Amino acid sequence: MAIMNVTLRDISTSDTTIDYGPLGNDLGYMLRRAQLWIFQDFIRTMAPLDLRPAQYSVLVIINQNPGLSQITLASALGIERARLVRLLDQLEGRTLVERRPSANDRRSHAMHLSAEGERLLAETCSLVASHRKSCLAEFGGQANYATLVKLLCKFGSLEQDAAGQ
Amino acid sequence: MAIMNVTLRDISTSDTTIDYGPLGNDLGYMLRRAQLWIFQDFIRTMAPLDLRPAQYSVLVIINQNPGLSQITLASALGIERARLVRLLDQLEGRTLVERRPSANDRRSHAMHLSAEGERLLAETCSLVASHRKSCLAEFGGQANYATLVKLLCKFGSLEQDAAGQ
DNA sequence: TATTGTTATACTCTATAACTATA
DNA sequence: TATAGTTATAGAGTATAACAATA
Repeated sequence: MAIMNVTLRDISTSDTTIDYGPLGNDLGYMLRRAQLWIFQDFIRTMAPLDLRPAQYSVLVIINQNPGLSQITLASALGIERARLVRLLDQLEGRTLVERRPSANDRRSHAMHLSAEGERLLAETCSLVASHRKSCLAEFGGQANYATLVKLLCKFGSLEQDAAGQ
Repeated sequence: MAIMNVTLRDISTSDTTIDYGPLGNDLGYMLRRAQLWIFQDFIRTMAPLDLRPAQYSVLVIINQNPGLSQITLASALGIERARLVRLLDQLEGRTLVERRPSANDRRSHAMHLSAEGERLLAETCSLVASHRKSCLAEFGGQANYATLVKLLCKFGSLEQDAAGQ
């Protein structure tokens, strides 16, 4: 049942080897560790623009689907309506997004990026590329990265389309 | 630049297709979605034992490495000392783990599972197996699961050992 | 001085429920 | 009656800093 052993790199004092047991084979645990690592690198890399992963994902989806409603946006991102409200409050407070009245339904908003939002999103490109470079380095190459993305798309009601880069 | 499209399954009213743009190729985003899905399924499956992923991981590591200190445990799990304190308070409050005085160092604790902790951990096995079954179903098979785990081990200062199951 | 465990604080994120205005 | 957006609340998780006891 012992599956994985890890020597802790960052502990110089003791060279203790830790037995992870079933965790070494647990996809959920591995996902958590990897995601934590990537998000921390993302936050660090995007610090000049003060953009966190959730905020970035909101800007991207609005940019790709201008005019969509909040409920569609929340559903697309897999987050709660209530959570999205506060995310949008932040981004609107920085005048990066706009809640415009919907043409058809006076209950809903049509979400758009402001000119500044578009500018900021354009600025993310080089930083995102730099972030990806770190991921490739930490992980070990383009092929593995692509394999991971492809396999992970099968989760969470996501289905990848034909046009993979 | 358009990479992925997704038709939202859960929205029966509108059949809107969402363009994810660069997010469709973003490992961090895919990891977040997949991890969220898996953790939710884990929490649902383990509800009878009232064990969350973080709590489970603590029990496993202590069980595999009895007597280890809190700082070693926190480091092994990649979490803060302060966070671990509260996790252990909960588990100790349920008499699942014990903070015993360390033989060598009177500052530190030697962590052990109680008899009840061992019993509970044993009970997790069938539920964890059921959870894994869900993952395999959602994801699409044993081979892909194993590939994912193997690739993800490269992240976060984890190095897989020889003895993969 | 440095380290272990602890306490405290602030912020992000998730999960709910309830409210309002519109449909 | 149902839906879109909002508000409020509770809890988990992360990131810090500071403190007491001990090394």
